[in-house]
Amino acid sequence: MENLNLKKLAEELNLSISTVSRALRDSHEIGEQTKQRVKALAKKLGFQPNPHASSLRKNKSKTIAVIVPEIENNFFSQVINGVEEVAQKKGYHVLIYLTHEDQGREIDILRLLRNGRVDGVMISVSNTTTSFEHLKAYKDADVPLVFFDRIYENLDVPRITTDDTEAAYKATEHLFKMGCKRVAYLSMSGNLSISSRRKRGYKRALEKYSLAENELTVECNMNDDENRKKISLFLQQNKAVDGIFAAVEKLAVNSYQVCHDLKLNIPNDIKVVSFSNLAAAALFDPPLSAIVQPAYEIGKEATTILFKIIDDKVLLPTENNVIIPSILVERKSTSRQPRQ
Amino acid sequence: MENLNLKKLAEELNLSISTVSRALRDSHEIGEQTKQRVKALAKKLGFQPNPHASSLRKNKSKTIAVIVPEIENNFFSQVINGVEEVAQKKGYHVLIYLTHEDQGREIDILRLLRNGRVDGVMISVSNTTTSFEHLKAYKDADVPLVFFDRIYENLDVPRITTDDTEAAYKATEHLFKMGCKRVAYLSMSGNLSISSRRKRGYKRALEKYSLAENELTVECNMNDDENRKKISLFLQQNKAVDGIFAAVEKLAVNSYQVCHDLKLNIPNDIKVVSFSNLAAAALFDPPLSAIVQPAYEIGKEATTILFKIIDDKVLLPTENNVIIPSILVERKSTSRQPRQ
DNA sequence: CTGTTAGCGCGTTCAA
DNA sequence: TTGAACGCGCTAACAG
Repeated sequence: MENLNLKKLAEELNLSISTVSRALRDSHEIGEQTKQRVKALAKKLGFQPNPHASSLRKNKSKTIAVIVPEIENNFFSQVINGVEEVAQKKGYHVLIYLTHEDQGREIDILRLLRNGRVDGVMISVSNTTTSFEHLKAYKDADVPLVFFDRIYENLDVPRITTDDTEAAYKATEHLFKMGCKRVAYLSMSGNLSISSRRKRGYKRALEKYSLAENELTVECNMNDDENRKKISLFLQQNKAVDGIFAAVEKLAVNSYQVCHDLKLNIPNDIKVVSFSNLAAAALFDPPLSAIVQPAYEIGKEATTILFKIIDDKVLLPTENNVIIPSILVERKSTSRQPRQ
Repeated sequence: MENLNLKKLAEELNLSISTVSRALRDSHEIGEQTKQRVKALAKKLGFQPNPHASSLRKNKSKTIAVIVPEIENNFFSQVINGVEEVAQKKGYHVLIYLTHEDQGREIDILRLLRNGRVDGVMISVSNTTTSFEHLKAYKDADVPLVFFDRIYENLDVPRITTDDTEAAYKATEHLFKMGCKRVAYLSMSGNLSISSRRKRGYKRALEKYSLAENELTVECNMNDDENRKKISLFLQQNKAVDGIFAAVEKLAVNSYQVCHDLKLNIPNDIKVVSFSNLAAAALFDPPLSAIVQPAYEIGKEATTILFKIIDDKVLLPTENNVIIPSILVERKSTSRQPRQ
């Protein structure tokens, strides 16, 4: 049963291969009853055209690739959910690649995708990526490409992001409004577009509230142990700090642990807000105020735009730079009132 | 640059296509210096053989498919992480499909995968799947297949699971040891293999502790609102209940919310334990005791076995039914001591 | 409306 | 050691 193909169907039906092929593809130049006959047999035998033959012939794979740094991160899972939704509707298949924040893997993956395996690629670049030749080369090869969330600015490729700067501004401002004076920014190392955008929002808020001299940044990395040590040391050396704005969820989690160890009460001694797409943030002790990114929408929008490029449609000017706003969800970790 | 192929390389080098092909595949019947020349140019031009032509010719796609019910669930993300790890090492590509717990989608997806698009499939079946003809048909088509976590018992296909029954037993027993007498089991509806296995463990513990008459099961579903109402009603009508064992994380979250609303203190009034792979469970209020499944390992193991089948290796008898144990992590939600 | 023919790009005969 | 030729299964151009 593995070698069911057009030829066999044709023999069975006493028709030519091309007639069968056309009938299955609902060509208008095939008689209605022939069509029925062909389709009936195809269905009965469970025929599926060989995708490789078809892809080779049409130079179309009906497949797109999503490249993300990691998948054990609610944000990226939600993006993939959105991607899959749009792709499945269009009859496309989705290949997943993980870079694990490694530029080397990113380069390897892009190379693999350069000869027709996919019709388009969506990527959120790794935080160790410092050279962008592989992205340029890919774009130069005229393969449809879209950036989402973590973009590379100097390439003319559609980008789908959230309003990081604005959201970071609001988060920082929120801390000020709740009474904080000395807000520290916990950032992830690496030269990420999102890092700089978020930091910009943080700094703008400081300026707006005439607190620029209180700027305090703690550079963290992927290692939880190191981060906790760093944050712990930082808080002990800067006792006046009364607010933390974490650029990523991981750092908020680290901060919670450190505050617990140092017997710092959140939100009374110190308030915490963070980017986070974790639904369970509401169950934290205390519930974590979070900037929730529109991950699912980013995935859907990025895929929709990628398909437009694949289908050679003209992009609206706005579609070259889509920004979907994040939402600040205020919870107890930034509340003004002391805990009951 | 898009149409770089063997032919062009051959012309450039004044060699035949087949020589170039062989040189790139390191055939022993090609002269060392010719090889060098070919490889140098291929590298310089960034040549990648067309995967569809290659797949068509070799009847091998170097691609596997992972079918999961949902991806916004730490368990499945972690599994995919394991899958991708093993696949990437072997030079394989990974297609992702989401069923959203819908049998119809599952059937459609499997049909799409039936003609060589992939060399093998790993699936965790949806909870609405009641007919298994599509799985049987797939297996009958002789495509390598592996079940993980949510398996279909009546098909002779390798299965990679965790020790659900044993883990459920331990979780229930843990509640008893912490002083509970009336433990309710919150289960997900649907005819899932894991549901019945977990319930079995729960019941065994009841019997072992001579509490069989206290069996209480609340059947929940995918809808959070409905679940909360159901659990709330249940707890109000069964005030003696002093322990909850949730079959899935979602239901533990729902329970936390209900307990909060009903002003039931966890763990003093009622203790909660649940299957959950969420790292942040430790930050919950109170920290959630959890049965952590070896998701990453399940993904790796399932992929390793799938590759063995693809490569026509003989499976060890044990590999037809791999069970990797879960771990019970005890936290405050089941602690005996009252909160300070 | 249907059939014949010619590739898509690659790997693998068979021949030199 | 290299080259010429064939066919994987499908689609599309061209006939009739």
